[in-house]
Amino acid sequence: MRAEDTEKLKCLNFFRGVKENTFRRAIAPSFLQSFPAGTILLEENRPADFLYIVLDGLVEMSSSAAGDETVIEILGPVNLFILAAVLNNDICLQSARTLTPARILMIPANLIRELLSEDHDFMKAVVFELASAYRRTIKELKNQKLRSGTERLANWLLREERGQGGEGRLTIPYEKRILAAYLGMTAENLSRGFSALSAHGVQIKGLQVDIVDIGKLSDYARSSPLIDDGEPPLPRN
Amino acid sequence: MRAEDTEKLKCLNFFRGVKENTFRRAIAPSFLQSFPAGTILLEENRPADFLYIVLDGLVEMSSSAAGDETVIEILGPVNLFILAAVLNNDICLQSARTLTPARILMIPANLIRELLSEDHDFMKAVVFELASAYRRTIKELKNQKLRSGTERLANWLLREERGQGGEGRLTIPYEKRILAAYLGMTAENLSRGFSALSAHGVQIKGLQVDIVDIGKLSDYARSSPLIDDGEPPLPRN
DNA sequence: CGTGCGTTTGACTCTTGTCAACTGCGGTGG
DNA sequence: CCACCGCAGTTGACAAGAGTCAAACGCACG
Repeated sequence: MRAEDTEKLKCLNFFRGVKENTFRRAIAPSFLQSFPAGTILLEENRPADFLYIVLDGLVEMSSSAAGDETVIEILGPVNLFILAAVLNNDICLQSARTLTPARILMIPANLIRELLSEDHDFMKAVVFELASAYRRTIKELKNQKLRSGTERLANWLLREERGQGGEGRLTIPYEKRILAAYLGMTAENLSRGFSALSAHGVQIKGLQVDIVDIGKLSDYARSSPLIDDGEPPLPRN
Repeated sequence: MRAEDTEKLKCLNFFRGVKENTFRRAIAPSFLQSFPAGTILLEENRPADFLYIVLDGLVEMSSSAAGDETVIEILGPVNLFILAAVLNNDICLQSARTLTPARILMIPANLIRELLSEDHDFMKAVVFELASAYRRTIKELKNQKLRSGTERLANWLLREERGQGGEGRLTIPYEKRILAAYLGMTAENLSRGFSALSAHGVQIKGLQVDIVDIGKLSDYARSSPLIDDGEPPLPRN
């Protein structure tokens, strides 16, 4: 593991304020692996044997039922996943797949549970990590229940624009079909959504999106701190 | 506070295994209040000054944006709410309103945060409470994104039937308009959903629902442990 | 017995999903 | 070097699901 990686890890809420010893014990027996794009890291309905931390690349969390599939979340560095399943020693509710080449740290689940009991500060960090993950998910639920597909797209664009420097343009960091699944719509509808937003200050060319009139788009999107925002925007890949 | 109430509280995961002293310190300065039906306990976007625990009655957690309103969750005894906002010392993402007369324990938020640092076992209990709340919410998100309104209704009926004794019938514990909002549909569509389910073994008369052919309904509902279930069914009011 | 409100029903509209054909770009191989 | 292929994305026509509006129903309450 590189020094730069340990730096990254210590930026996580998850490791905020934990004892140096706990940190080292967590890292020591863990695997740092590089995966090509498209690798399935884990499948829903399987036991959670590791806690995963994304150091580089993008990971898609998805779920399927009755033939349909949806994307729950897309994680960039530095984020962790299936923490709740690890703590409950339960099965995963989501599948994970790399969207780009990715470097991922895998910490054995039972080690996490051990350290939890031993280091009070670590447990505290876990509490805050879980609490914010919970709030993020509640927001996403509201996003789905209270807005139309095109509205979700508009708000996603605004968030992404901010995360990519706030200069009025952004690059969609993965295939549009995946963005569509994440937003809870079909690829066809996403395409129509972009057409509809051209009347609200959005121009698109391939994966390149220009927000020519951010005020107009904001008016349409009606963002709310009770639904959007809340977490730091996804860093660029 | 009655002895029966302290018994109830100790059944919560939230208080599982905590020191007797912590428990008493949490209860001592807290308010146990009775509210009539329809009382607004808190509104979204307000700071979370108390942790709420439902001892009797039903509480609706809802949220609105741009004139639309949706129901996120409906809680019976013994459940707690806005734990995540209390821990993060942040604003509420949901409003809370009693659906029936209710008895509710209110614990000051700063007291919760204090006890968290002092009692390791209490923190552990909080971790598990948060982890399961998180998983519940992920399941609800999947429920919304992967199923149609009528499918959500079918699965809700199956869960509710189990929670009410598993004898093939159930009583809807609140107004249908509220059930509709919880399921993410309009009251009109809920009504049509019930009509549609009459072809799948469901008969309804007012708030009384008879599941005459549970096999048929299950076939239609296609329940999955990765979406449904997971938590104990809502106790009867 | 009348009133009020939640619910139901019907007709209609709008949104979203589905299916199929077409476009355009990138990569392969002749 | 260029033709061809594959596949993501787009577009159009259609179907299905869900929301809207208005009227009628029915149960509870005064």
